[in-house]
Amino acid sequence: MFSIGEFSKITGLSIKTIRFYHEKEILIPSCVDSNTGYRYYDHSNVEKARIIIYFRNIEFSINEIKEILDNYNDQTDILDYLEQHKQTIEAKIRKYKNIVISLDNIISNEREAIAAIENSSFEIEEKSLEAILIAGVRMQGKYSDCGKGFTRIGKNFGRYICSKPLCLYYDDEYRPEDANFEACIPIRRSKEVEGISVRQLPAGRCISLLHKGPYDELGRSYAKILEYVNIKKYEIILPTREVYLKGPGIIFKGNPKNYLTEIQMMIK
Amino acid sequence: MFSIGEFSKITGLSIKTIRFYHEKEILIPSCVDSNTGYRYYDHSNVEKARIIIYFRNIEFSINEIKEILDNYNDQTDILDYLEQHKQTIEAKIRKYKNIVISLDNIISNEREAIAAIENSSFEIEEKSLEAILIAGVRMQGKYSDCGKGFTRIGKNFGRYICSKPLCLYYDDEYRPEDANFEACIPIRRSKEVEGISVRQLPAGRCISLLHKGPYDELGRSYAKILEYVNIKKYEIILPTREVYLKGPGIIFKGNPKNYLTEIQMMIK
DNA sequence: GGTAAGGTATCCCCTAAGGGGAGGGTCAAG
DNA sequence: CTTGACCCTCCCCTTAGGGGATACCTTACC
Repeated sequence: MFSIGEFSKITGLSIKTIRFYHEKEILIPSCVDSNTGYRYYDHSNVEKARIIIYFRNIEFSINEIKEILDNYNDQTDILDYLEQHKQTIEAKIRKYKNIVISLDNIISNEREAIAAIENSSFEIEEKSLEAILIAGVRMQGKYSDCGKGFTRIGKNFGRYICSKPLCLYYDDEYRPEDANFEACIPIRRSKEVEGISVRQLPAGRCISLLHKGPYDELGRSYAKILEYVNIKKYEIILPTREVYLKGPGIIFKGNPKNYLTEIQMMIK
Repeated sequence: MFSIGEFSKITGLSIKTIRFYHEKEILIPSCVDSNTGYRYYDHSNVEKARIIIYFRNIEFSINEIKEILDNYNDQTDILDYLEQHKQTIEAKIRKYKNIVISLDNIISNEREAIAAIENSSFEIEEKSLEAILIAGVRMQGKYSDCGKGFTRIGKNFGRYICSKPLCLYYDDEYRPEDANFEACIPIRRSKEVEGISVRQLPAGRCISLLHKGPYDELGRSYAKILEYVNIKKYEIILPTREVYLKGPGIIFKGNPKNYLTEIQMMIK
């Protein structure tokens, strides 16, 4: 016979836990002194404690353990119970895996944006772009409506998205209220969806400028890039591309001062 | 301005939850009528609710969300926070995967035992055994001490165990108190451990009998199999093998009436 | 047998994220 | 003015125990 303290050392359960299991009637001391209320435990209690610890370790609740201990005394009988519990655990794993995927997306997006800022001198550069597969929604109207286009593409191509969203501008002048543009997102795999154009965006040379700050200051960066084009006497191929490296985030709107946009003008 | 009921429909949060978030100061109504105590919400509350729901979905606690909302307003700033949270989630995934492995072991063990009972006629059979790799501990003394041997092998080869434990008996007579036997477990991979013999158990023909019931009734099954051997005039090769298909389980001792043991006597 | 240390008992409050319900006040339409 | 729907606060409940207060008990030592 062991006192509760000895029993605690033998089983590794805390005294509080042992008293709690007594209260819940899953681990009843073999003898309780009716005068003092002292609990005394024997070897069969040790065995039962071992079983309870096992079930707790595999995340069975006290109530489930109680039901198992009350109704079964052979492993064969609880097979279905175990099988069902396994399904529950597997569902949790799937849920947590989705969370990790979601976190990974946010983290890698942000890291890329940070890297873009660190690697950029915020000067005009000339560079080569590779061809990319995109899904695009052609729109007519206000620039600021492009969000709707992105949402629509996101709903249809969510899993295939492989890079930052961009807009293609087909006007050669600035017409914010009645623009002719296309909201696009680079994708990994093609799929037919009505109203969404899936195609390759051609490769080529371009002039690129990183714009840091709110969208309504984009004009300044456009002026800078157009001046450069004039000096160099380049011929521009429409549409102009605007890549949203960092904008209002998934979680926070963020500070517009940190928004990051890359303007790309293709040249002949 | 929305009443709490309208706000609940917009956000999908329950009214109780909205009040709770107010109490926790993470979602404070834009206006509270000081006479009636009625809460009224505006669009900025909707946005904040969206953020809170997002964080709750990826299993951030209310306190964590509070800290994030109080201290940050840009995704970039919480990257470390997200990274750390990801580690936590991944730890949970690992834990649950271990539970699933543990459950799988129990479940498949029991299923095999059930299948063995269903497929057996409990008659003597002759069959061929393939060679198996085993880890064994040679012992001298009481049969019932074999458990210690299994424990020892389990501690050293736990991950490599690939089938049911068995005992090899080197005596040709029944000597329960001073037996010469070897506790063995089939393993997947070899490893050097002092005091444990790892080797191939040879293939060959054997006479096999399934014994259902407690171990102290094994004598009857031995009598049956030896009678058969005499009639057929087979010559037996020691050691005799005793395979414990189902004994006292990991969880419950189980009912000895359902214990299942296979006796295998190798013949020339 | 007395004393002191340490073991044990019960009782109450606390956790996280809300849910359920009681009792009572408020709003808007008829 | 009434009625039904809506909203308020307050209290208790959930899991699996942990922390602490206070009182009683056991054991060792003198």
